[in-house]
Amino acid sequence: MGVNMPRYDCQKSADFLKLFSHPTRLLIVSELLKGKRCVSRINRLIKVRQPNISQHLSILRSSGIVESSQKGKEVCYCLKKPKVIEDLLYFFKKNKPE
Amino acid sequence: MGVNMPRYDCQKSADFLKLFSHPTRLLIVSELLKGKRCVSRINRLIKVRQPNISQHLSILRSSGIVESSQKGKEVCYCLKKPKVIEDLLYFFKKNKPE
DNA sequence: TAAAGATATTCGAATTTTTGAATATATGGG
DNA sequence: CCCATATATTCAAAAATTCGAATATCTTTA
Repeated sequence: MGVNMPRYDCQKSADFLKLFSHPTRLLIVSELLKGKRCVSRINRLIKVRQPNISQHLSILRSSGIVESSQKGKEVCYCLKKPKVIEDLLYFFKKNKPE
Repeated sequence: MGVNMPRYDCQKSADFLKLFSHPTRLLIVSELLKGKRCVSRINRLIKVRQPNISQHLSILRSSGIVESSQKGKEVCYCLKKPKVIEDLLYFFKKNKPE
């Protein structure tokens, strides 16, 4: 696996990883892997304040990880590329941080 | 793949990811994937000041990613679990952050 | 259209991360 | 022992991240 990592790619990859380097955002995306979820449902699962959930969702949306759609009063989020998250969680499963 | 991500694991996984969410540290570990390297050689590759390289190496060492050994005047570093880094780089290759 | 429910935004403060500068430590050679 | 080279540490400042509080925006229904 001839892997070379030019400075430029490293910056991008690091920025990309940073998106998932927060427990709340990690919880959000791993929940979304199960399917489309509205904010209140995510919020029921994650015990932080609603605006904070929205803040994290906003970060994930503006960086292209998730997309949203209105459903009546609710806004639902889903992963744009579920495979990415699947691979990430698989990486954790395989390389358990002890 | 029945993936569930309890809060506790999320914290750990996020902390773990954070180790690699910095371009310099990513460069360091992907260079170490090629083999054992001393600080000055790493420093030749990465254009930041030497103390900064040592600071990042110290973070990686204290969290168990790398280990060091003295070789004369030089200190060499290597990955404790190269497979982890290999898998991480493979994750990037597969899921190119555009 | 007013009210209620659901979600988003803004802004500032607290915290964390990152870096530079200065300095310290360690090693081998002369 | 002194010097040069290689690396590490410390500390403070700068930068980035995170979060709470307050408030704004939508949407539906009465």
